[in-house]
Amino acid sequence: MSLLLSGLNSEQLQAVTLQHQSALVLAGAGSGKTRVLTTRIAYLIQSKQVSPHSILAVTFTNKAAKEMLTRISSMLPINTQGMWVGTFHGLCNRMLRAHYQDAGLSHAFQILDSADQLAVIKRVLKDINADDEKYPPRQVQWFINNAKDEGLRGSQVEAYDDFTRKMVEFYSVYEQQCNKEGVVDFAELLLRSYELLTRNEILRRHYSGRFNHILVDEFQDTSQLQYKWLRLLAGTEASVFVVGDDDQSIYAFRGANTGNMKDFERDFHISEIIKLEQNYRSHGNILDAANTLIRNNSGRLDKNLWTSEGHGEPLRVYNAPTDFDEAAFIVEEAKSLHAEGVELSQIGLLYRSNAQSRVLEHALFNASLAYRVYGGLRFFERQEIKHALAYLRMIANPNDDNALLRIINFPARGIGVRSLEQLQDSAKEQGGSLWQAALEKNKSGVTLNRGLEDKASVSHIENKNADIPKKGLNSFVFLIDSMQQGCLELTLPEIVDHMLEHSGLITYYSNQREGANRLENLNELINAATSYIQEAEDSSLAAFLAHASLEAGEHQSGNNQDALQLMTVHSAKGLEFNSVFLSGLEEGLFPHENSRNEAGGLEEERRLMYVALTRAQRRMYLSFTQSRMLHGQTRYNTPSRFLKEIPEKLLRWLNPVQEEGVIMQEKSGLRMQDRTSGVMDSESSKWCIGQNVIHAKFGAGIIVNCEGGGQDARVQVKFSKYGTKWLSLEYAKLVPA
DNA sequence: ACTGATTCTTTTTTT
DNA sequence: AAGAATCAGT
Repeated sequence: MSLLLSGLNSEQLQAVTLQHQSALVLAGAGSGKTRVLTTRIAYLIQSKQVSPHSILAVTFTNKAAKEMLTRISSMLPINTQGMWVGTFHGLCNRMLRAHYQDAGLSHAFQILDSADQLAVIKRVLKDINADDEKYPPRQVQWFINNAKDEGLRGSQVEAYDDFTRKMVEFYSVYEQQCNKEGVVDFAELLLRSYELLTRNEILRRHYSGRFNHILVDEFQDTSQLQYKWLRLLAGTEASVFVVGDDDQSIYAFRGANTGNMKDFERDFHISEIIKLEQNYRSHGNILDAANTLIRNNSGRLDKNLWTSEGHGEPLRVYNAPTDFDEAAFIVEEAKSLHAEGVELSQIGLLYRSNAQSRVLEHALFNASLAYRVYGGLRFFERQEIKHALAYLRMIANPNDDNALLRIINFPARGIGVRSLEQLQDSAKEQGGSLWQAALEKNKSGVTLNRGLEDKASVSHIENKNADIPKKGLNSFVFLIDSMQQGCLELTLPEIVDHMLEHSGLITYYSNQREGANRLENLNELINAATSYIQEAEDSSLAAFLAHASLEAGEHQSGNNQDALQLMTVHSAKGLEFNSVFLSGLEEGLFPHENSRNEAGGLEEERRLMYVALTRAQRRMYLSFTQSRMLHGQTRYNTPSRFLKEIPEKLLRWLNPVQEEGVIMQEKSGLRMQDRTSGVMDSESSKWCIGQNVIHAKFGAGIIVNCEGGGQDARVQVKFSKYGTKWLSLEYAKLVPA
């Protein structure tokens, strides 16, 4: 026990050893929050004789859940199976599978990821002939998810205008369709689970009686519904221990509600907030930069991060002409860091949006530096994997229309739009799923394999080869049916193998020119199934498919190599690196332009910037470009305002020394507003890319390009009202703004 | 019904 | 720029 608690500072110790009561821990970045959570769980079990069975811990990502379990196992020799540790979605899924009947679900209900959900919405809108110009599917999706996040069913949404009424109608139709197909989306997992607990008193008593200790990580990112779910589960007896940092709330776009922290204080009668303010991660300069930046936000809970480490290096700033040059710079610096002995896996390359990874990947590939990209296109989202999963879904739950539509003619078996339309029409008529309609149509056709399982069905299929339809709807019905029969006795990896073989996917991709990689991924899917049944307690096909939807990302092959870590700032939350490169620090990109229209958008972007800065232990690189390719077009950007919010004395500018003037230009171009001293007030310094200017006739604009010098000097200015124009400096009377 | 070509859209972030 | 969706020709 003393071993368990040794090395904790006094606040951490206080938090870990709190007696049975609810608590709010305000934990700054790098303050040892995960350690506090895991140590507390270990402490409860070891010293307080709390059974693992009565502990429920919620994390924000699957990765964090796994990490927590690993850490606890290393502290205590206990079986962690009885503990409920996972994401909100994961836990709700667990609960719904255990009580699928009470929740009104079929036993093999499937989970829709965002793309699946959108597909269903598009289909539903088409079915009822909704104008998808007026009601874009994406917006409908957003509306539905928002309503669900607030705990509302279609009938409960207050609709005062036509548009909302329409949305509500779509919501209801969508809901019916999902029920028909036996599928639930992410938000539905939470809402169903919440409704189940509300409605079913016996179950509620059971669970709230069981979970005496509820621990929540990243509490600032919980949504309204998640908070309500927690309260329900906690009942009156449980100790609820939540850890969060309002400065790292970066998921408001998904319904996260920082207000939950205040509500929690009130609802759970928290008398004293425990603050973890000592940062064990970053050197002083990095921390100062982050602290100064975040002070520009309003309404923060008071907190002051400090470190006992020295100041360390200044943050390095690099101004690149293009995104291409920026990538080249990062590659070179990463190389020399690696040469100095920093492991590649200790170097993080962060960016605001996934699209930015491509340039970096390209440069890294050419430099043959090992790297790993997180997020972006995940394993379970790849086309071939989606196809394979669709077959598996048909085996588990053939009423899944999404799955059926994906593979009914893939690989091609002669079912075209015509037959599909017919199928959809009869499904609509019968009010059932497409599969049910297909069965109906098939009745007159081929006799299925049913009732003949006494002999091994595989050999049965081979023997009766002559009867098997090769093309058309019948062949599909026969295929799925025989797969269902053939998989009855098989283990999960065998099912996957069986499916890959019989679906024709293997053959298809073997014959494809670029199919080798996809083939590899398909085989990797068997491995995924194998490792899944080793870890999971429920090794059914339905559970595996749920796992695939909930944990789309983390399964990747060959991840044990030392490699640079590429990811968005969002997915970097909770991680730390010796050195961090943050690229694309430009207005419109970071802060992202879409954030301008949202209430509190800019502050959320700033918190995101805060998260990025606090990832670095020793060295931080900040880079921006003057032009960047976006949607196939060159965009000219100005440096991010966040760069200006970091004190100059903490920064070191790294630009290559070409000629004195150039550096001066770049520096003054960025910091003109901050400087009053005339040191750099030469003529050339005014006109550089990014400079805001005013023209007598065209008004306000920004310089996006320069060329020539002396009398020939011209600048290209993008005016807010008059478009982009080339102007000669000699004639145009431009004034810096 | 399948193919290749052309047009359209996408991107903020994730369970 | 790249992938998806749609269209035209076979």
